[in-house]
Amino acid sequence: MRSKESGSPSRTRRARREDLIAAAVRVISQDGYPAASLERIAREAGTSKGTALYHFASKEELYQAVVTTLFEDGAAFMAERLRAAKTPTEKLRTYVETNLRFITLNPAHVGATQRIIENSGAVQVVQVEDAAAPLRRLLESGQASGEFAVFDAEVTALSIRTVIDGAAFYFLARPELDLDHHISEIVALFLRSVRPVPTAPTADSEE
Amino acid sequence: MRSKESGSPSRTRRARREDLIAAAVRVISQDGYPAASLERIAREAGTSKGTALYHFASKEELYQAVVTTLFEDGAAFMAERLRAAKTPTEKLRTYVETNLRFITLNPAHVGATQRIIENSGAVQVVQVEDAAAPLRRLLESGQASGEFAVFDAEVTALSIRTVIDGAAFYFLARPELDLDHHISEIVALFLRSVRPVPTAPTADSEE
DNA sequence: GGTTTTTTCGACCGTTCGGTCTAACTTTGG
DNA sequence: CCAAAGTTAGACCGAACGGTCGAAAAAACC
Repeated sequence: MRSKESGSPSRTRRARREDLIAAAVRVISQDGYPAASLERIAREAGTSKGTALYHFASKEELYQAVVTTLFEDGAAFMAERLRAAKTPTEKLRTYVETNLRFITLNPAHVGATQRIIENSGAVQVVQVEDAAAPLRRLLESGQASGEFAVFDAEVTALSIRTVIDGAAFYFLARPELDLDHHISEIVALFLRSVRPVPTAPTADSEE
Repeated sequence: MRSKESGSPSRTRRARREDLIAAAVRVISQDGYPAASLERIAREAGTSKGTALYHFASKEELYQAVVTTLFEDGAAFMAERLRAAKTPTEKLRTYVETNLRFITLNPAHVGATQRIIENSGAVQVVQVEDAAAPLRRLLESGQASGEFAVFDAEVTALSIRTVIDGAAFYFLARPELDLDHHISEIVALFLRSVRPVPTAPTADSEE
């Protein structure tokens, strides 16, 4: 066997870790966060608590791995699809669409991650702020080019992100939902809301 | 003292119960849901765990009281302000505005209630569905009168409610926020998004 | 095949939890 | 002023938790 350093973490080790991460997601999603004990998670993964703590130094580290893998998966999924869009409008459409699409593909993982972050020390705010920042800049660039209406880009960015993050809840809880339809409707909603106001193009400009 | 039945639950009892509810809200909001043990909550209320369990049959019943009092307060706050609005547009404005206003007044209580519901048995979905139903009907009535654009009222209602419910998070986490501004911007966002599309009133109707 | 390393499991430990119970203290009412 | 009801606090209980440890099995290496 290799020393504790070097690259290869042994195939079995990788597989067990993935099993445990998936099991944690499953237990949190199905039985709720409070029911997610190490013993329960390990059992779900087909192993024992001792083994789980052999592959992860602590429960917190296992949860950290759940969060990290989701963020990595998400970043990869997003990156390759976000390049095509050119105009702010297309960028916004792609941003919302791609985010929601990713959530439909990993609703349980997203939901479990939200619960983990929520129930771990109070330092959650920064996460969302950072997540909303690129979106805010996107909106501001659209306003600068006159493609978007004038509104508070910060509040709007936070609202859009809130809807995106909240979507995991519905996608998980209501499997009968038409996901494609749901996504396109949310996209349409926000595209309507950022469109410039017709500043008096129609008939009556009085009153 | 009165018998266990009849009306008056004794002044002390009322006061203690209110203290404990307020303490539960404070602990959950400040130290997080997992840290909210009965001992910790009772201490925060200036009493002991034994006393807490004398006034509430169980921890679950205390949490139930936290949720119930918020819903009652919210319903009362909402009811008296919702009557004035006549048109769908005004109703929507009032609905969003009043909901957000209430949250700014009780952010910790709202946040604590969300955590409690989230971490208590999986039956959370129904709550939100019911909460979104009146809003959906409001939107549909606006569409019927031609005052609103054509869109999926269900998805839109869920999105609006998601933003409203998510607001407690920001109001709690970022005290520096300009709440009035925040509210009016969210109202404006959704009013823009439901407004009928200018189906070609301006100059160029081509392309 | 034997040795070394990795991996597994279950027994065990200390802590904390929600909840019970009892004995004491306070309030109330006649 | 005394008895009854209401209220309090803390000791206590069983269960569950995260985490440690050692002995045994599995895998890898020569």
